[in-house]
Amino acid sequence: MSIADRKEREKEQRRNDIINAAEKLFFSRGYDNVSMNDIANEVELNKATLYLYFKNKDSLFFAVILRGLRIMRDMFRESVKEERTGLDRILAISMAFFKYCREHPDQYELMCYARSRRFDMSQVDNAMDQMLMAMDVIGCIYEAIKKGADDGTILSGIDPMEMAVFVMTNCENAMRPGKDMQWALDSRGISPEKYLEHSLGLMIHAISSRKDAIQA
Amino acid sequence: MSIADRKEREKEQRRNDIINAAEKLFFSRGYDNVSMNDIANEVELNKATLYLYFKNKDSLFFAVILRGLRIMRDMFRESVKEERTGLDRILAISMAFFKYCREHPDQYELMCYARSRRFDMSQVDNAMDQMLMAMDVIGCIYEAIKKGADDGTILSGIDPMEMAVFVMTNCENAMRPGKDMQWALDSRGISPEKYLEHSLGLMIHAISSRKDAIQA
Amino acid sequence: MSIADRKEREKEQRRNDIINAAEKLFFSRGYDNVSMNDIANEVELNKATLYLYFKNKDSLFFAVILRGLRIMRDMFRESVKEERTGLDRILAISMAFFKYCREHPDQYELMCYARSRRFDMSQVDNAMDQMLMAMDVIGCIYEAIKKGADDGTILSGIDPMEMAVFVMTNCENAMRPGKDMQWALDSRGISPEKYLEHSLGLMIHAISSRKDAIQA
Amino acid sequence: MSIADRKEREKEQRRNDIINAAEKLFFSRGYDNVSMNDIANEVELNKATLYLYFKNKDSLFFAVILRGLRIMRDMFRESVKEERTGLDRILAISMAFFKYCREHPDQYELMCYARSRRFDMSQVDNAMDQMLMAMDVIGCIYEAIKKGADDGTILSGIDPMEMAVFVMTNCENAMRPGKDMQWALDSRGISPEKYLEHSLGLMIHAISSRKDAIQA
DNA sequence: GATGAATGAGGTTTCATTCAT
DNA sequence: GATGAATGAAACCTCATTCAT
Repeated sequence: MSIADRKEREKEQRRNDIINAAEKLFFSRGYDNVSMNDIANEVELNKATLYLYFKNKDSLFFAVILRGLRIMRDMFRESVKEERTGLDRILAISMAFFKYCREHPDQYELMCYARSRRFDMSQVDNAMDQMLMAMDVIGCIYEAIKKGADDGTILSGIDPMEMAVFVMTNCENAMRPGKDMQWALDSRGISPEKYLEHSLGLMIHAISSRKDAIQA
Repeated sequence: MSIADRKEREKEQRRNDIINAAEKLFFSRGYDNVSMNDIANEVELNKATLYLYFKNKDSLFFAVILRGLRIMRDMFRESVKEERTGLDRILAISMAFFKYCREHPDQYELMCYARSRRFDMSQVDNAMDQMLMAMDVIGCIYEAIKKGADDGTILSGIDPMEMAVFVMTNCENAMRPGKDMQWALDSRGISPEKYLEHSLGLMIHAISSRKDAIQA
Repeated sequence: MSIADRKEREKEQRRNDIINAAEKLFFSRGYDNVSMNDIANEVELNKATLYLYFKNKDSLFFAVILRGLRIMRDMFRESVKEERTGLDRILAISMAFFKYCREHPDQYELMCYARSRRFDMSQVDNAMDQMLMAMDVIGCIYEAIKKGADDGTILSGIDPMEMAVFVMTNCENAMRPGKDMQWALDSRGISPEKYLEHSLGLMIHAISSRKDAIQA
Repeated sequence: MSIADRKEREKEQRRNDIINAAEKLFFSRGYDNVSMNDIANEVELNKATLYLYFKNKDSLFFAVILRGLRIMRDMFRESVKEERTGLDRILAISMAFFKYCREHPDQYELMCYARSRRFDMSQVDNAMDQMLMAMDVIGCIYEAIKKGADDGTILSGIDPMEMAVFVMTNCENAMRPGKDMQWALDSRGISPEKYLEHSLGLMIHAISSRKDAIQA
C-alpha cells in the first residue's frame, strides 16, 4: 500500500506542478497568449506529458480555475464561523470575497474569463467538478440567507437561492465593475474603494429586513 | 464638393457593409471562430481592404460593439421621455435594457465578451468613441438618478454615478446571471424570468427612497 | 514441462488476444487510423506490453495479415480436394478466393494495403513467415496448374508458376478492380458481379487448353 | 489582357513549381515520409503558401498523380495512331504502358498507392479531374477494344469496357506483380521481363479472336 | 512478464497581417 | 482605393516507442 500510495502522491504532485506552471503563465500573460509549449517549458516536462494529465488546454485551464474556486469556498466557509446572524454572515462572506479578490486578483480575472462563451464546457473533462465547486461556493451564501430569513435579519419571501445569486453578483460587480463602469466612476472621481463600499451598502440595504440601515 | 461628398458617403457605406458582415458572422459563430478571411468573403471584399477601414480585427470588433451601444443608448433615451419621476425613469430604462437584450441577444453576448481581458484597448483605433458611447449609456441612468434624488423618489446621499453603476450592473446580472449562477438557479427550479423579476425588485428596493415598496 | 507448457500456451493465447484486438480495430478504421494506444485499450493490456510481443506496429499488422493468409491457404487446399482435373482445381480455387473475399472483406482490404510501398519489410520481425505463407498460397495454384499441364486441361509451355501468378492476379482484379476501374465499369452500368463473371471467363479462356470454351 | 495573362501564367507556374517539388520528394521518400514542411522548404515558399494552391496535403498529392495520369493518357493516345486493327492497338497501348512504367517508375508507384483505402477522395479538391482523367485513360483502351470487335480481331460478346478493364489490370499486374507474386516468381528463377512477356501473351490470347495465336 | 509514465519529434492547418502592384 | 499573393509564427495535439520499476 505504501508503494501505491507514494506513486499516487507523486502523480498528484506532478499534476499540481503542471497546474502551478500553467497558473503562473496564465496570470502573467492571459489564457490566449500562453501555449501548451510555454507551459511544458515552464514545468520542464514534455508537451505530450501534459496531455497525460489533462485532456486539452481548456481542461488544464479549468483545473486552474477549480483551484481558485476551492480557495474561495474555503474562505467563505471560514468566514462565517464566528458570525451569529444570517445578515452578519452575508457581510462576512462579502468581506471574504473582497479579500479573495485582493489576494488573488489574477485568479479572479481568469475566473471571469472562464465564464465567457469562448469556452465549450463539453470539451472539458472536469466540467462536473467545476459545477459542483461553483455550487459549493454559492451554497455558502445560500445557507447564510436561509439562516437570515429564519432569524429575521434578512428579508424572506424570495427564494434564498435567488437572493444568494443577487448577493454574489453584486459582490462581483462591486469589486470589478467592468471597463465601462470604471470609466464612468473615474469621470466623477470616485475611487474603486468608495464604490465598493457604497455598492455593498446598497446591496445589504436591499436584502436586510431592517428598513433603516445602510451599512458597510 | 458633391464629388467629395459622394466619395465620403460611399466610403461610409462600405465601412458599414464591413461591419454588417462582421456582425453577422460574430453573432453566429463568436469572435474567435471568425477569421478576417471569413469576413472578407462575406462582404465580398479583399481581405487587405478590411485593413484600410480598420486597424485590425479588434478594431473591427469594437466597431460592431459600438453600434450595439448606440442602439442601446437610443433605446434608453427614448424610454425616459414619457416618465416623470426619477424612479419611474429608472424603471423605464431597466425595461428598455431588458428589451434590448431580448431583441439583440447576440449583440449583447458580444458586448459582454468585449469586456474581457482578452482585448487590449490600446490596440483599438476607435477606443475613444467606445468610451464616449459607454459614457452616454450610463449617462442616461445618471440623469435619471439625479432627477430621482431631486424629486425624492430615489435615495440621495450617494453620488448619482455610483448609483447609476449599481443600477446598470444589477440590470445586467438580472438579465444574464453567468453560467454558474444559472446552475444555481436551475438547481432550485427558478426560471430566468422569475429571477429577473425578483432581482430587479431587490435593486429597486435598494435605491428607492420609499421604505416599504418592493416592486417589479 | 507442464509448467513451461502452460506458460507457453498462455503466452500464445495473449499474443492471439492482441492480434484479435488489432484486427478488429484495423478492420473498422484502417491501419493508419488506429494507434497502439487504441489497441492496448481494446485488449486491456499496457501499451508497452504490446512491444513484448511484437517488435513494432508494422509487425503486429503483418501478424494480422498472416492470419488472413493462413485462412486463405486453408480454403484453397480444401477447395481442390474433390476436383480431378487441373482446370477444375483452378476453378475451385478461384471460387474459394471469391468466397474468402466475400467472407473476409476487411481482411482482404488490409492485405491489399499491406502490399503498398508504405511498409518496409526489413523492419518487420515476422517477414519470413509472411513470405512462406504467401508462397504456400500461390503454391496451391501452382500445383493445380502443373496437374492441368499433365492432364492436358491447361496450356503447357509456360512455367506453371508464371501461370499461377497470372491466375492469382486475375482473380484479385476480378474481385476488386480498383477505384478507377470501378468508375469505368459504373459508367457503363456493369455490376461487379457481372464483371467478376466475365473477367474470370477470360482468364480461364486464356489458360485453358480447349480452344473453344469460355466458361464461368 | 496581357497583364492578367501574365499573372495567370505566373500563378500556373508557381502551382507547377509546388507540384514539382512535391513530386520530387514523394518520389524519393514516399508520401508518408514527406511533410508539408519539407515541400515548402524544397520549393522555397512558406508552408502557408502551399495552402493557397492546394486545399490540403492529399490534394497536392493527387495533383501529382493527375499529372502522371495525363502523361500516361497522352502516351496511350500517341501509341495507337499508327495502328490499324483493334488488337494491334491494344498491343501498342500495352507497350506504351510498359514504357510509361519504365520511364516513370516512381510516379507509377505513387499511382498505386493513391488507390489505397488510406485516401478519402471526398477531402480532395480536384477529385473530379482525377476521375475524368482516369476515365480518359481507360477510354483509350475501350476505343481500341470496340474497334477490334468491329474489325474482327478481338472477341466480341462482352462489353468492351469490361474487356478494357481486363486489359488494363492485366497490364498492371504484368508490370508490377506485387511483393508476394514476385517472391513466387523469384523462387522459380523467372525474371520480371520474362513474366511480363508471358503474362501479356496470355492476356492477348484471352481477348484475341484468333484461336491459335499466343503472341507477345 | 508487465506496466505507468514519459518523451521527442513532428503533423497539418490556421490566422492576422503586410507588401507590391 | 483596392487587391492578390505571400508569410511568419504558432497552435494544439498525436503517436510510436522506450525506460525504470
